[in-house]
Amino acid sequence: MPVSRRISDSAVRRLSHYLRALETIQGEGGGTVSSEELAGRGHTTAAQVRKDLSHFGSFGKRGLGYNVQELMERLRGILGLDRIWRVVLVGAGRIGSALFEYPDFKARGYDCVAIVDADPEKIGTSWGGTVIRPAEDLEAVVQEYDVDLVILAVPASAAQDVAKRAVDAGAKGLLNFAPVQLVVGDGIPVEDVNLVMELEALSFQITRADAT
Amino acid sequence: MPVSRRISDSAVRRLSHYLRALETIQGEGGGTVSSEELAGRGHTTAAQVRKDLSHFGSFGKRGLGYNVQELMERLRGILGLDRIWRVVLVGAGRIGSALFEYPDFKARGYDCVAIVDADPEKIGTSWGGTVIRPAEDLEAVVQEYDVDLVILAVPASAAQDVAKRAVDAGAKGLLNFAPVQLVVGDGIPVEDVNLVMELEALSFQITRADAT
DNA sequence: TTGTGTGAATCCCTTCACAGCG
DNA sequence: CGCTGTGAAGGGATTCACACAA
Repeated sequence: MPVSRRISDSAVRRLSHYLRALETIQGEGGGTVSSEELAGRGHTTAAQVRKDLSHFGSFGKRGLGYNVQELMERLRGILGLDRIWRVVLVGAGRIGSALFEYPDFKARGYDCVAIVDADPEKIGTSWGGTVIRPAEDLEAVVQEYDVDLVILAVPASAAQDVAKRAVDAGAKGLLNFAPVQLVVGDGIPVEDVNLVMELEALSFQITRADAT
Repeated sequence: MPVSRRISDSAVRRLSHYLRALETIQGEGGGTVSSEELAGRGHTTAAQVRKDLSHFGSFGKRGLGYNVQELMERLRGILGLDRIWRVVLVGAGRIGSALFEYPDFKARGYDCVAIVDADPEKIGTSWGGTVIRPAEDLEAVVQEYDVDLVILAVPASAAQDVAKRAVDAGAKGLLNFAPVQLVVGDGIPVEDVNLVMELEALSFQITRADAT
């Protein structure tokens, strides 16, 4: 019984982890897993695995465990990976290029249909067949390709403006690499990736541990 | 009274946010902030700001608010940013180069003292004066420079091995870009950055919203 | 017997509300 | 009076423990 409850952000990350773990297990030839084994692959517990899955239905067999193949398909469906997501990359800098070449990127169904940048020297060149278009084409590109997700790999000063334009043009979600809090409409999910903040979390923990 | 409580991961991220907001406020010439204004800059509440700060002491003045300059210094101290952190980058690929060139990186006190890579063509070349050294030099580099943090920008297949070697050589924390769950000693903090997982969180939320 | 699915208990984080200080 | 600092209340998420199905 797939209940319509609010799912926490960390729970969603765990679902991603489970999927990745299942892929590994399948590669090792496993046809079945227990919640305990699945928990061992991530940093979580068997009870947590069962509870997470129970929010979406009952996929396992008592006394046996979960069918790897079936659970993978279920998780893909839950995470929305059973379709192609059209993505535009805004900002053809280093972060953008790193993302663009990320191996899992395409394998997971994320199709980068276009790249947009403000640098006149980059406009017109192409990455692996995808041409870099001028910044002002953003709205046109979003509508032309019926884009779902927009990746913001632009300087902090430009991020808010790009975000607003992207959402107004029809983007359904944003992945933001700029160190600013974006203000967008309520229904539009935004995921922030802030590399310096990750380092700060590390130095905090190390500092804290030393003090104890 | 700085209590020795366990601080949640999300609380630490909020502290980073506060620091960034304070920098902006200072740039705008503000000498004082209330918890309410600080809350408005991030996506949080005034009560949350006060509670977060209260874990480390009482930095504000009742009826007045917080002194921007002073609170910034306190936060820097709490996050461990009042010192230089020596960092080694493992993996001179695209993600590595993006990180290496990240502007805030050095400004926050993270000094990338060395780069290590396995590719013979890259070894010996240099990025902005920092020479790329062979993979087997990792331990030597960590000890030579008394390195604190190691950034893993390597393929998933290599990550666990590099992590173990780094920790054994004396690294105190890891920033991991490979999509694997690293197993390291208990006292070693690991922060994971998984770009595909961020996209999955987006597609989950969009899929969920559509279904409702 | 094994291992899931799930209410109950527990823990932790956020929010509330207000005493108290400037 | 204004706004912080903080105990208390509230809510969510994790953990426990066990009935039940294979």
